[in-house]
Amino acid sequence: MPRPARVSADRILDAAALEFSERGFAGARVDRIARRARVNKAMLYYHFSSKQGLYRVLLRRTFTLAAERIRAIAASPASPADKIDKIIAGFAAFIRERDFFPAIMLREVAEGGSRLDRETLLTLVAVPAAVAQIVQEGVARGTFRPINPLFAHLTMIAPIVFYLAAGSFLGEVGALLTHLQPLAADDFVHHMQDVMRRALAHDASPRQTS
Amino acid sequence: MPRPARVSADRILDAAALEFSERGFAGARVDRIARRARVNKAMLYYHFSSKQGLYRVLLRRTFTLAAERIRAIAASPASPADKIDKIIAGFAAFIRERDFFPAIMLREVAEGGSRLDRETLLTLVAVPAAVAQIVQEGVARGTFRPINPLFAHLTMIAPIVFYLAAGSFLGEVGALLTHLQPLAADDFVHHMQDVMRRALAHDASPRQTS
DNA sequence: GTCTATACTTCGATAGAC
DNA sequence: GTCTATCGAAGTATAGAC
Repeated sequence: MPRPARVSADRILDAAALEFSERGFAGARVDRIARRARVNKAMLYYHFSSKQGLYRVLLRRTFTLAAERIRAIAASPASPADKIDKIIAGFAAFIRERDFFPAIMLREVAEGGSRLDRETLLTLVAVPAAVAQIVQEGVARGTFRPINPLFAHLTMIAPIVFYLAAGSFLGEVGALLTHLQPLAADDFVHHMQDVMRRALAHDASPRQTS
Repeated sequence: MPRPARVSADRILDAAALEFSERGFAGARVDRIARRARVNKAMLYYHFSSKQGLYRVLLRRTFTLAAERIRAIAASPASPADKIDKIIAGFAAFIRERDFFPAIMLREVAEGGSRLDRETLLTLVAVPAAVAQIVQEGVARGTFRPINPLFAHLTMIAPIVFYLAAGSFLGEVGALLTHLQPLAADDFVHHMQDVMRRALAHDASPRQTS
């Protein structure tokens, strides 16, 4: 029984994810991707139109999966507060299943998304849209204070991406700074859930003056 | 009176900041940097040892200035809460004086700081160290709740970098999502100050159960 | 300090056999 | 579907005159 036909294409995508996340699009080398996938360059070009094309397929696939997962949470029957909790945990979990994701996302943000085609871009916008909808629902119900939904989205997503992108590097920094045990990712997720609960709660923190 | 000698070197650094922020180290082109600085390539190599060398000088200069500004705030006589406020505002102001900064920082994080030399890395670590010290002081005084200082640092810095890196791109996303007026950077700074005040405040947000 | 011309290398992509 | 060999463009860096 022969191996399934798409095996090598999948291996190429996996290798590309690694290479692009480590070096960025411009720094990635097609030769290295091929070698890592244990195919030769011609094979790569047989499956994918170009370096750009390979990159686009990878991003589209990944961002679509991420958006789906977030949308599923947003569509579930739960309180806005619970949904925010779950989105934070779900997003972190999604990343930890694919550690190539945060570095690529960071670089895309750095580039203003200029390398994303329109379709992928629209898919990706579904994530902040879902978060915004939840926030607005919470505000409408009176369980959240009034807050700019896009601000809320950035506040919860950015630290997670940073934290998980930094990975071992952050561990070194942390070792220089704290005497705490190695920073566990789960702890950070809980921290961010806590932060967002407080950020969205109807006023509880006392103002000093007036 | 002849022009000062370092004029062209400074122009090269300015051009390099732009080019590196738009394209990353690997995507940056020495020819383009030279053209943007209105010098020729040979001139660039007369002032700087290599593309790498130019990049390092740029980063060292920028990160040193950033660390100095944060340290000055940390050393000032103010309450921990005020210092956090000022660091958020000061960091955002620093970035807005150099819009090349966030994209470069994002890419460095994506790469795990592998392109920074040891000296620059140590300089940069001074920033989270300063924040951590303030947080710990607040915790010791009992004005902040116990919190991992490195978590606190990430929570406040990452969204600012994201927000200011995304710039116009975020504007488009925002236009698709909200009917609010264009997101002003000042509003976002206030938002993050608010978030951190709440995140650090001694418990005010009510827990649902138990 | 400044410029032109060019050496040398790397890299994306393809041709063409099997 | 898979491989070897190679082309041609682009890119970093330098030589050497002024």
